[in-house]
Amino acid sequence: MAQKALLRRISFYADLDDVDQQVIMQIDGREQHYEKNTELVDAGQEMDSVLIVKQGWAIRYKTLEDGRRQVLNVLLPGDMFDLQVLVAAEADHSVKTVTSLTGLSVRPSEFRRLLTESGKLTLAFWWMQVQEEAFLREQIVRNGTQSARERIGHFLLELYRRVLITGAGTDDGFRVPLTQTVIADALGLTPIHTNRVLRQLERDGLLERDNGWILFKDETRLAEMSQFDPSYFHLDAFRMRLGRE
Amino acid sequence: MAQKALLRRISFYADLDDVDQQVIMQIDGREQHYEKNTELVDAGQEMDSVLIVKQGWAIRYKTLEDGRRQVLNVLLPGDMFDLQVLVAAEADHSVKTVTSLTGLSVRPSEFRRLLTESGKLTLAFWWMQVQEEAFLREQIVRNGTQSARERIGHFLLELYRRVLITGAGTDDGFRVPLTQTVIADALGLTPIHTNRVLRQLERDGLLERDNGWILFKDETRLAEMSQFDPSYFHLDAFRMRLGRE
DNA sequence: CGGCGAGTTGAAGAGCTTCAAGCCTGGTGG
DNA sequence: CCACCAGGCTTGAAGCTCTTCAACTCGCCG
Repeated sequence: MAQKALLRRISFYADLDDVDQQVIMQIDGREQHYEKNTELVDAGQEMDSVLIVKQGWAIRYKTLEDGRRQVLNVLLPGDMFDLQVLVAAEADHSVKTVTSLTGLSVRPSEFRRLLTESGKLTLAFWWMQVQEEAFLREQIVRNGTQSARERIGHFLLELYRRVLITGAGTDDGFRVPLTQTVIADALGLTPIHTNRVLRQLERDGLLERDNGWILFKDETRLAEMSQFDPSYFHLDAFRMRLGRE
Repeated sequence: MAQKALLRRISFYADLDDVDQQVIMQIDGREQHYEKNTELVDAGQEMDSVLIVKQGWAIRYKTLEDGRRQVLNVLLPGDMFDLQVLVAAEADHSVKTVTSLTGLSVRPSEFRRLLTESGKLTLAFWWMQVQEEAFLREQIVRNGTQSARERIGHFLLELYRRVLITGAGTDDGFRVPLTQTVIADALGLTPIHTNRVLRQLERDGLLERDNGWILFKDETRLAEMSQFDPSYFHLDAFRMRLGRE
């Protein structure tokens, strides 16, 4: 049930009562399955539905004519895209899976019905949008002001928090199904330099990598080094259900 | 009337009938005037109203503890901030005027009334949000993949288009009341390098600067050089009222 | 077994920063 | 009315971060 992933996610943004939860669990849509590295949305394309991610990771990205690629954001279980469809805009960027992915495809009419059904839900979706925009802003700050070392630390910590919210990850680390090339494209670096910095972070005892997992050996020091301040998550407004800080 | 600037802006997003226009012109709020370089919103602050810019420029930005600053976006006449207030989030970034500025301060309750008054208006505001997010994404792409030369060209062309929409600017240029330091902070560069590149663009016959104005001497070549593709403005959806392309 | 994608490492070089200093303009006070 | 100051702009020189080019390894799948 993709609805469950969405419910879990939304519960961070609003105190839903039984009725609201019912509404979400009964969202009408088509369950879809995609292979690893499947193009879900291509820039310039007209979109015809909203997709709610149930399981798996995807990336939003944009490519320039000469092939340079910028990863804008990572989509995790519980994330939705693209609400733009509600105003019938065409995609100005692409979306592609990085793992196999299952999701729920919801038609705009159904989605609009949802929004009118419950004021609380409308608010909750607003919150998700506000947070999504905050992630974009943070991405700008990170890539614009920070060194490669800081960017990588900051990026991993942000992802880690987000993964914890989805219910995955452990006390001291999480599985990162991103290649170093994807990380590099997210941070505006070359894969080569990304690799060097990652290895350096290991040598400095800040983290360990093991078979696709990132394990933080000293999260505090990493957060300080990269000036990671998660207030842009806006979780404080919800009494920090994450149980951190 | 700040309402007029807003009306002009919104008219790019929706075909408003007389009634809709009435609704906008009668928005209830306090007209405010601010001096150059006035802090309007401070990161971490609770916001209590939406501000519609009537006249003047402002910047959204974020500063790190060590003083590094990243400019996220430029606010022009007709722009609004911060709709976040509708869900009572606290500011995760700051806003500050770069010229003297007049605006209309609207209380959230009044704004919500607006949204319920007309479905067309609701859609129009959604469009503004969609576009705003597209600007953020483009900022990420620009700063993440492009060279200083490309970034500066791209940034100026984007601003130029936006200024044209507000009704200012001429055939071949516009007034840019931003210091080179602000431009540098927007593009993740040092003011020194920004200056060198601007001069180089002049020497290459791509633009001229004159007393705060930017004049494009060869807009086509500049757009090619910086791979400027304005489809992210989503203006095509409105039959390109801008009259370009 | 062969090939491909991902990761790793070295060496050379480019782009941008840092430090330093000088200029120009507009505003302020003696 | 002129002297002075501050903020913004400009230029040079040295140096560092990150890129580019190149080559090699490892694990996985056909």
